[in-house]
Amino acid sequence: MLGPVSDLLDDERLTLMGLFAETWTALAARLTADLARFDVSPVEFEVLLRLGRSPDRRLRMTELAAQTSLTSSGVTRVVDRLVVRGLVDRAACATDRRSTYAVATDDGLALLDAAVPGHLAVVEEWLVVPLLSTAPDGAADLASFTAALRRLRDLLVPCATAGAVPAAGPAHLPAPSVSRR
Amino acid sequence: MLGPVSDLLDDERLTLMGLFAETWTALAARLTADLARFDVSPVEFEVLLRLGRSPDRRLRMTELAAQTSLTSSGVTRVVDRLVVRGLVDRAACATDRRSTYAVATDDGLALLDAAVPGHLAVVEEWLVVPLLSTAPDGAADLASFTAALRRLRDLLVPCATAGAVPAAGPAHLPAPSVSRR
DNA sequence: AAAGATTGACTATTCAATCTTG
DNA sequence: CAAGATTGAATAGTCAATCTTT
Repeated sequence: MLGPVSDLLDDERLTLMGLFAETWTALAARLTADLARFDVSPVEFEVLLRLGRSPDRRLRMTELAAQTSLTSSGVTRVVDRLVVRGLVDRAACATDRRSTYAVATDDGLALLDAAVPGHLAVVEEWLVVPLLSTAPDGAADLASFTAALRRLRDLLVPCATAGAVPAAGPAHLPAPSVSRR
Repeated sequence: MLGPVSDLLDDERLTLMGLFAETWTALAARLTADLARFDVSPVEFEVLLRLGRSPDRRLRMTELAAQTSLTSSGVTRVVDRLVVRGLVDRAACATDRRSTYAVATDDGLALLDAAVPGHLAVVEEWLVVPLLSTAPDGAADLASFTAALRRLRDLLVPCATAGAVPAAGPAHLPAPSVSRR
């Protein structure tokens, strides 16, 4: 008979997480490789993207930190790099002089313009098409997959449902930071 | 009318990828926080896990690199850390003296034994249960989500279907590395 | 010469501390 | 003093070069 560890090591939940992880990692790798054509990392691209679709092409550093998976200092560093490359500018906030805006430059938008189509094509090829092309009803498959993701996301990232009632409960997760040794 | 960028920035494919990314990131954060109780990072845990379920608790460094998302030197570093903590040993390979085995120690297995249940509980709570608890047929939802992931994975990571015919086509992806400046 | 593993140099990110403004 | 942003020190990973064995 097998030991206690061996039993758990074949658990179907572990398999499910493994599939999730492998899929995500591989997909991210394709996207990363594609973005490399423009010499931008996924984080840099995401920052640019979020700025690009925000009013006035701008967002406060703190807002960027909340929307990306970066810490506040992480955002400072990414924006530093983007500023050096002329893709982003820093701008002071008139109403609160503690805040700083990151603003996408024309070059920044141009880069988005150039990079987004290829990015979408990768998503199309490796995510949308594979999900659509299944036996009985492909469209339903894509829809249910998307719905499942959305449900999980809403549960895992309650803040993501912004615009909704900011009523009860803590606005932020208790910071799942790893304890350092 | 809107500019060319603005149009693409709302593309549904971008939304789908965003959902995927957010979900994965949040889920990974929960798992990371849980593993932190044992002072192991996700990569360290994965290495330990793979060793734990391999014959003789061991794997060559190269095999580990192929199975984890790490490079060869990345594996060297992770194993270094695990060796320092007494969770893994290095062992020479008798038949090929170029190779080195990483072997899980008793302490390494004990850590797995202690950490896996909590890990599974997190997956259960944030992935399995949410997928099961939907209106018409929860079990079908979980099954179809898993099936979709498996299909995507098989497409994205052809090598993962190991044991299958190693017949035609390149065995490995063309290394989606980011070009450094 | 190619494969396996490691090392050195470098990059990206984090945490903790700091500085400024509210 | 809390909030926003930045900086310094430290960590984990990559790539390119190296060493040993095949």
